[in-house]
Amino acid sequence: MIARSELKKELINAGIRPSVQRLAIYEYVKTNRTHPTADVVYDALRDELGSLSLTTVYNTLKLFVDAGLVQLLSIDDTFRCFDGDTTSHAHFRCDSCGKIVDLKIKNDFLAMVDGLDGFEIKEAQLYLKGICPICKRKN
Amino acid sequence: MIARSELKKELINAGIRPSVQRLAIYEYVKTNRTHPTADVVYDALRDELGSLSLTTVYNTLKLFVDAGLVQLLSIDDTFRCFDGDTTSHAHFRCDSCGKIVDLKIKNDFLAMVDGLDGFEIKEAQLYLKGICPICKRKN
DNA sequence: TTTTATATTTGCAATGATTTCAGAAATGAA
DNA sequence: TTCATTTCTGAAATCATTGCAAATATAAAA
Repeated sequence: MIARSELKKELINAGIRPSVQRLAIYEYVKTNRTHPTADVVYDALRDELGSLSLTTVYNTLKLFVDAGLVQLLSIDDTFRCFDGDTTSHAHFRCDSCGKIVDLKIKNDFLAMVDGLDGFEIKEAQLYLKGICPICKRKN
Repeated sequence: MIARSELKKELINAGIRPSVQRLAIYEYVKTNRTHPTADVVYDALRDELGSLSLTTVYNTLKLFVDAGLVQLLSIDDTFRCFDGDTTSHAHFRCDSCGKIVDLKIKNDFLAMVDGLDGFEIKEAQLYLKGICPICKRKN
């Protein structure tokens, strides 16, 4: 759990004015490490905030991603997820329950790849898919 | 370049009846390693085949992916690409020109990740994004 | 405090890739 | 050929995301 005042500072340092909506969305993404979609964030916050627009959630999350405060995950074809943890790690998505799990990696992503001379790499994502331990036990 | 008769056999072995449309789509994806979208395949083949439906291209590519003959790439948020090469390799997508490039990997993907006990992994994708050497030179 | 300018939010409409669906065409078996 | 099954077609539907213009909130200036 991170203090609101700390989160506020992070936004300001990134050049983002901490409006009520932005701070609430930022707090949600940094506190809940469940890799939520914009829609999930919207549903979770519309009560807390008097009014909230889904458009605002989309715009704000995009703002955070562009500022490097939040990671965008495209592990699912049909919708985008967001990850408040911007450190380098892999993701697993369970085909059965849909849950997304963080995984530690042994080396930097780029150390795994050959032939990168001349490329400027800005982003790297390792996505694994299959069946998670919990779903596997159920079968 | 692979012979049509060979491609036909591959489809039959996978339990897929090699209709005119399916064979043409399969040949396109196995010959052109440009990671095309369904729409690109459709545009490329609609002349060759007298008539072709975009729906057929979507359905057929999905059929190939489910049969393990073709890889589905979700490296771009807004559309899906297909890769006739099903061997394990990474992909780079240039933010400037949009081109997708194949990259060799040093180890198996799973050797890079910790804490996979109990997980059943069916698929692994490493996506890199940034600026490709050609676009870098242009700037 | 009031005025003014600017930044942010809102909600609805539009977009566009993908899927659904029902009928038409092709194929294989009898 | 006839019948049954599979495949293809094209138009309509879906749904996550974005565009846009009006409404609201915030900060600066007076």
